[in-house]
Amino acid sequence: MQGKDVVLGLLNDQPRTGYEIKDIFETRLAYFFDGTYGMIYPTLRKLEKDGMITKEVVFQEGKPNKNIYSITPAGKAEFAAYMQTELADESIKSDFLLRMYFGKHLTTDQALAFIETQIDHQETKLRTLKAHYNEWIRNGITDLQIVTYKYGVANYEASLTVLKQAYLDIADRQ
Amino acid sequence: MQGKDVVLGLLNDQPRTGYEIKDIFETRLAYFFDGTYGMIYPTLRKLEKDGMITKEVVFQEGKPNKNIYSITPAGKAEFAAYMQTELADESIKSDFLLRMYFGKHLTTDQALAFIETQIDHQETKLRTLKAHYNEWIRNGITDLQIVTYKYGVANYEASLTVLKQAYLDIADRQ
DNA sequence: CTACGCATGTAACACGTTACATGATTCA
DNA sequence: TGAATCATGTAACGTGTTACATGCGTAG
Repeated sequence: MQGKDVVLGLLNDQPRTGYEIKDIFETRLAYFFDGTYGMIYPTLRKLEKDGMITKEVVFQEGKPNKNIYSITPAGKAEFAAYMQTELADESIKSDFLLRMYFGKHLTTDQALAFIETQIDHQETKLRTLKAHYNEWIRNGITDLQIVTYKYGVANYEASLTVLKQAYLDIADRQ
Repeated sequence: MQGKDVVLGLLNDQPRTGYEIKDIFETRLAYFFDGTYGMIYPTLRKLEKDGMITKEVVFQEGKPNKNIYSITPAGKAEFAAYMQTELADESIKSDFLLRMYFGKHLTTDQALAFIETQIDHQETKLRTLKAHYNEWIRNGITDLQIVTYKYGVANYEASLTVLKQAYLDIADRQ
């Protein structure tokens, strides 16, 4: 699972600009993927060079020009091949949990502050995911995409439950 | 949060070999971090070169020699500085969820197979985490380390609930 | 007058991954 | 006889991150 697989997959559904791809990353894939412009544009460039996608430049008034990318038959084949590969393991990097792991080098206040920050982060992400769900439905969501949504929501909620309980436990013991 | 922060943190608690560090990655940090030997040994080397840790070679009979690394005052300062930095966002990469997102290019059987594989993966990881918990307690676990354990368990369980329900839903609808 | 939305890009860098390489001992 | 445990490493490679750079229109 690399950046190009995600980009290609999104273009496999419909032609899009790099900007639109970034938007989807943030609203729909946010729970399980992140990619910056610094990855998107170079990837688009390489994919075009390799004949996987084609670029159409659209001139706009009052707005910057757009590069709309469309997938080619070669790109479709490449994407289909990716879809047949073996599942790679899920991987999580949590700076927060690392701080907790090394928590004995923290004061109680510092630990509490980290927990609060993490609660904020998770609540914000959960809100973002939920906020875009209705629009997602309106624009057409598949059954399996609903699974990705539920998976994200369930995990955010599970994390928040543990975080809030931990906050109370630590604060009490002070 | 980089590899060197994790390595330094583990050496901050006690002297260890690269092999032992890898073992901790797999048994205790597995939910939220992963690092291979290809990262560990070069990191250890660089940390030593930078004066953050020192190496002691221990000759063993019937087993390969060990390099036991200990943290220096400079290393302790470096680690303490890391612990004061701002929390970085949690990041998840899930190949499984990407397949679900692009699930309309899959047959029902393929989708089901991916869900089964993911259930296996998550169950294995959950079992590993739980299996090492008792030993962790015996060797001394902190309150905040218990939070990392609970966080991992809660998330694995939340994922599994969604996965199993999804499996039934999809299988039914066939 | 500031911030946000729209829109694209590059260059340098660092980090980690992958594959390869070795080898004795012990347990099943 | 094969697999697992103990134990360490390198070299090449690729991917993605970070910081920088630009610029108009609109809404508050």
